[in-house]
Amino acid sequence: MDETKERFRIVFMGTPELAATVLRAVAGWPGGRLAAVYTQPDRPAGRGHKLTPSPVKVLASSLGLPVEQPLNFKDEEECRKLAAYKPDFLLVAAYGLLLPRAVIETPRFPPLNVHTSLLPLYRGAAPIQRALMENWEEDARTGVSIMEIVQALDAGPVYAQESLPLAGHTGGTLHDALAEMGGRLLLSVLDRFAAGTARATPQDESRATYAAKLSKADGYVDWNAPAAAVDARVRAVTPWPGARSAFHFDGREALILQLGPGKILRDVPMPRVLPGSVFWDGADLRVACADAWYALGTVRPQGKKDMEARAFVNGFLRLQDKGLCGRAEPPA
RNA sequence: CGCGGGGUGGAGCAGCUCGGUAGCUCGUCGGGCUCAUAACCCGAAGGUCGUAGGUUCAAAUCCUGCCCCCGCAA
Repeated sequence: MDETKERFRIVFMGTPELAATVLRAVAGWPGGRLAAVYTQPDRPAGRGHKLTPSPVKVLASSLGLPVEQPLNFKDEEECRKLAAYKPDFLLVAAYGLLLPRAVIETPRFPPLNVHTSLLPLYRGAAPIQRALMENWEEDARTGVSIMEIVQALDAGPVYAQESLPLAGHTGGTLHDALAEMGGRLLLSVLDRFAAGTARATPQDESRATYAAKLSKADGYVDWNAPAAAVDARVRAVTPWPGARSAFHFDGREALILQLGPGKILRDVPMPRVLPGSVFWDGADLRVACADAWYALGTVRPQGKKDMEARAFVNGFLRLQDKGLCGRAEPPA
């Protein structure tokens, strides 16, 4: 590409890992070049509360791109600075700020956002995990949308959408898959803009749903639900915020365990036991759900690392006998 | 210096308060039993107890420094 001056000027805004993946894709788009990258200011994070740069900042810096980290755009000065980059495109992925009108109107083309759901479903903060935990039918799908940014949250017309099956995914793996998909899809939309063929479809407001931010309580497992729902929930909140359940093993203090994805035991008969009953059969540590057993995969006691359920039984629990050995319930 | 837990054969743990033989369950290997096994029986291998120093006749254990891992919180 020699025609550097004809390439579109792009300003990118994003913050977490998802945005970094999209940024990596955008950086590789031959049709444009990045004029600046906006991301949230460094925040204290991790052990010791060290000031930590966002994944987007780390990537942008390594690419040698100018990085801007304003607190917000309430200050006109910030808006002028943005305008000074003369962006043709404003591309946003999980930036962490609602953008005011002045910002939305800055670029030459409509500002675009990568949203990890099949809009108008799951607008908002946690579309990936909500889609996963609420759709446990075998053929359920979710996806990613490229839409125009308007002032209402995630409500703009959609330029492109692509879907994938959610079977077997955890929140973590689905996040990564959608990030890659989002990057690719965004480039295809940019190509269409470049070719003058980009078209958007308005969202059907009547079908809109919202994906509330996850809290720790979203990881609490309800054993009264069907096993497929339990499994979907556990996968959805893995690795964050993590699935939790309180376990009352016979003759022991209550123990809260973080659970990794397990296995639904469709073939193992379930006699009359209450949901939440815990059974050790010598191979699996399994919990009764409404309709089937759920074999625990990995388990993590407070302050420990993930361990196989079997190792937990052997070393931590020192369980000798097979049979019903306790019950599980949501943490208080 | 935000709060806290931890580093002991391959895995998970006990032992540390009150120094004195390296323990338990599992796994691995060999053998036996069985129509069969994630079953059972017999036997074996495998550990600088994170690291450096200190105290002591003697340190996994007590003291100090350092390294590493993790949970909470953001």
